[in-house]
Amino acid sequence: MTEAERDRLTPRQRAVLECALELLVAGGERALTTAGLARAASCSKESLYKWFGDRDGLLAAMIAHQASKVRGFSDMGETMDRERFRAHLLGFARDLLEVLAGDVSLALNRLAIGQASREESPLGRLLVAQGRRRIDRSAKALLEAGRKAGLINFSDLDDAYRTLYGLIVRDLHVRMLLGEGGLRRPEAFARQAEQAVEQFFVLFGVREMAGE
Amino acid sequence: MTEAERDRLTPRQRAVLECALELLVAGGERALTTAGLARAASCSKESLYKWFGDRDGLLAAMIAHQASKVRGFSDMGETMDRERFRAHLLGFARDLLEVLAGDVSLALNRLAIGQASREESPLGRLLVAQGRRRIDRSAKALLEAGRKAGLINFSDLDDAYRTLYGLIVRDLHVRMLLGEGGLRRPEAFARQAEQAVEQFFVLFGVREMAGE
DNA sequence: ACAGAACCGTACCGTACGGTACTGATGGAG
DNA sequence: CTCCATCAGTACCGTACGGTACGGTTCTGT
Repeated sequence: MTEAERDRLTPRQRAVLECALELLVAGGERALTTAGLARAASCSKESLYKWFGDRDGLLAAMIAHQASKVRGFSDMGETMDRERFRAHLLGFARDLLEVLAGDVSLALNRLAIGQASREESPLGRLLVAQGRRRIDRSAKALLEAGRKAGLINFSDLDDAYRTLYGLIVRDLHVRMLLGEGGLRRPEAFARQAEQAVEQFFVLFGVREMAGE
Repeated sequence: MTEAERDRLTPRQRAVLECALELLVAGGERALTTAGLARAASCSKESLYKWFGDRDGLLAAMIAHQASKVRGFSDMGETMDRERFRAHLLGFARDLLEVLAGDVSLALNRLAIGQASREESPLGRLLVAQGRRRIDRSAKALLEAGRKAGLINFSDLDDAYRTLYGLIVRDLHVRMLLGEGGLRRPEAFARQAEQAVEQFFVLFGVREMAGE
């Protein structure tokens, strides 16, 4: 997916998409007009339509472009002990909070949610598929590794992952999407990540054996 | 707040707001035009502007109107034993999931999130204040009652409540907002509510004494 | 050097929407 | 009966946006 997009799009087009993201972040969907983008990116409207088809195509390209920038987690072939596993979970929690609180992420999620009512343009599906799935996959792989190492236990991987997600994010995402201020403080994120991982271990952790 | 709104608005105006909510649910924000609402509600655009000022005023009135319909939980003066408390938590969890999955709730949240970028129209703030706050308050009262009865323990009420919220809702709200299908199945909600309450007790429950 | 493509800037068109003004009908008060 | 307020229906205006067309310029390959 990443390579296909990187092959299909010229650097110029990627720069235009980057500019479109900036406009979207700055002023929301209403600020992202074809004329405005053409002016801001110093290109012609005609080029925009030639490259992306129509406005919906532009929005989809923006989502795909942003998703192509997000790097998945490493595949961790190393042996897993308790502290290492905890550290990985903590890193995942911190990264997740940081990603969700990012300007571009919030703007794109607002855009997709705003378009969710229109049945004909499934931007939400696209966003979930391109943005969330790879995060989910790596996190689930992490949990599976922890289970195989005997550090945690669960019957349903998907269920355990979603519990972890809920403990980390709570209602923070929706409140940020609603524009509530004073929510994006990095030190609060770090604290919240630690607490969530702690709670996750209480729920799913395997008690350490005395002789081990 | 409820009485003030019920005094200020005539039944006719409330019917118009109800009609506006239906339009919003049916077609999203783009379907809610002043001309369309006037036609659907059989009133004139001039009346709309006289009653609500402008379009933003109409949207705010819709949120206030919808919030005025939501009934808070009862104040429970009764004595609290373990089973009763658990039942109350379960009821809260089920109600919360049902409310968040409601058509009107989703449509209004999408609307507020879509407007969140515009700094000058704080619909998100309004929605949180009118819709969420009363849910939060009653739930916190419930948790406080459980703590006073020695059934659960926590150091920070707000923190405990948000953990409960996260366990119940997880990422379901955002995914519904994004338009993901196949998520709104009542039996899944009931199951999820039970599991969340169970997990909440594991995290915050006080161990039952043998002699009690 | 030259031909052709790509592209920028701008002008243009149709439409849709927010908001206002006007007209006629209805209904209640004196 | 008459006056007045309210309101439905409609016509209208200005604006903004999506999408298209065109003239002029720059880049590229030969």
